[in-house]
Amino acid sequence: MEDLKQTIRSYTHVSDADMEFGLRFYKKQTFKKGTFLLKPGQYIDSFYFMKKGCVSYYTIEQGNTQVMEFFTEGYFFTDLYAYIEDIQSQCYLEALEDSVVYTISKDDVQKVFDHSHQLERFGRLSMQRTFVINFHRINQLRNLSNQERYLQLLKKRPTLFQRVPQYLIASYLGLTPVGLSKIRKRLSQK
Amino acid sequence: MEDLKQTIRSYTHVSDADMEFGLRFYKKQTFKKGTFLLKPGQYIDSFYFMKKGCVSYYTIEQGNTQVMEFFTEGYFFTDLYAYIEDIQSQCYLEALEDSVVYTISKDDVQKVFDHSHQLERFGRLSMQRTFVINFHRINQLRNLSNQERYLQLLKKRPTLFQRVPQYLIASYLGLTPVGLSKIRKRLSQK
DNA sequence: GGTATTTATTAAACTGGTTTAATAAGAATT
DNA sequence: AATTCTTATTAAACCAGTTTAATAAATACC
Repeated sequence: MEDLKQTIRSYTHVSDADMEFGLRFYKKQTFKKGTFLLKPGQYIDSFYFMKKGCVSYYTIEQGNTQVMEFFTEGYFFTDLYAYIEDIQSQCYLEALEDSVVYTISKDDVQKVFDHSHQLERFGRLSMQRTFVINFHRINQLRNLSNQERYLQLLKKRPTLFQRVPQYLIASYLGLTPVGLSKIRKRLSQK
Repeated sequence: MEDLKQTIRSYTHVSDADMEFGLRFYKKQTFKKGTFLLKPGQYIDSFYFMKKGCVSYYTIEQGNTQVMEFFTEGYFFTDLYAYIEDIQSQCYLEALEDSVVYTISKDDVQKVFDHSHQLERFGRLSMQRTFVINFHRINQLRNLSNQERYLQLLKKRPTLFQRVPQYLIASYLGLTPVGLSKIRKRLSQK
């Protein structure tokens, strides 16, 4: 769990004692490609850390798959909305590859935060990090064209295009497979 | 500061002692209509609580005003991105009406969090609340048409339309004044 | 290795927005 | 009350996406 430890310490100082206390609650878990960590209607009571693999986070709205995120190595993830609000999820978490995660239950997260001010701070700061990511996401959605968002994704997460089918990436970018194909054609003609 | 106190306690239990400790740092401040709490290039070192009034949060990108939010009574606000990342702001915070706010400096927020685990928890939970708001915002931007977003805003914050000029609301919705006008016409014809 | 299935591209018709510019309506100022 | 300035609507031409459907390419499977 060295990578998990390092990721936590990249947010804030955590003493060895507190770290050890926290990490004891994490368990290793594996998911085969095509299996689900979560389906609509279920409650999510785990937080995950992606060790190796790829999980997509999506809803199906009026028959259309709407990909919200691809979680790859080093991501903390869950259906954070359902997790926070303690409601039935409306989303899928599906392994797009064989995946290895560390998982901690919601109750245990609470125990960890109650026990350690430092780790509660880590919790606050990781929420802040999530805020920053969503802030950029919103600004991208508002201010960039689809073409610009495609190019930006290509630049920021180039390996995604080798791992994930294009129609899912189209969905992630908020357009249809046809639309993305047109954009790619337009770009290749320059 | 009764409203501020109540808002904090709506997140989590805070003892009288901790609450008193925290509230001591807040100062009342007023801004005349048309004045700025923040301009691009400045560092923001305050968090605000809106007591009475309305402040718009916007950037100007290639000459276009891009309204990201209208802060009205009961909102905690700041340029959260610049605040968290400790960078020069790229945004404006402008009073659209004469406004009264309570303000606390970043250093004092840190003091409060260091002193009180309960208030640090409030900090984490209010970050979570912000997450939930942004989560909805992203889903709205991705899944709803402009017309649907207009109707939703009309339903959720009807008074905004009496307080704020329509071209700013258009910007908030991510379209041009012409575009919003067309949508309104289309709706009125039904 | 051939067949079936999934994924990606292309074309054509359509749509909801854009830009630009003119006009109308409303608010503020003198 | 008249003038000026700001805000909202309308029209026309345009454009980047959509939908639907057909085709092509790639992948999986028996």
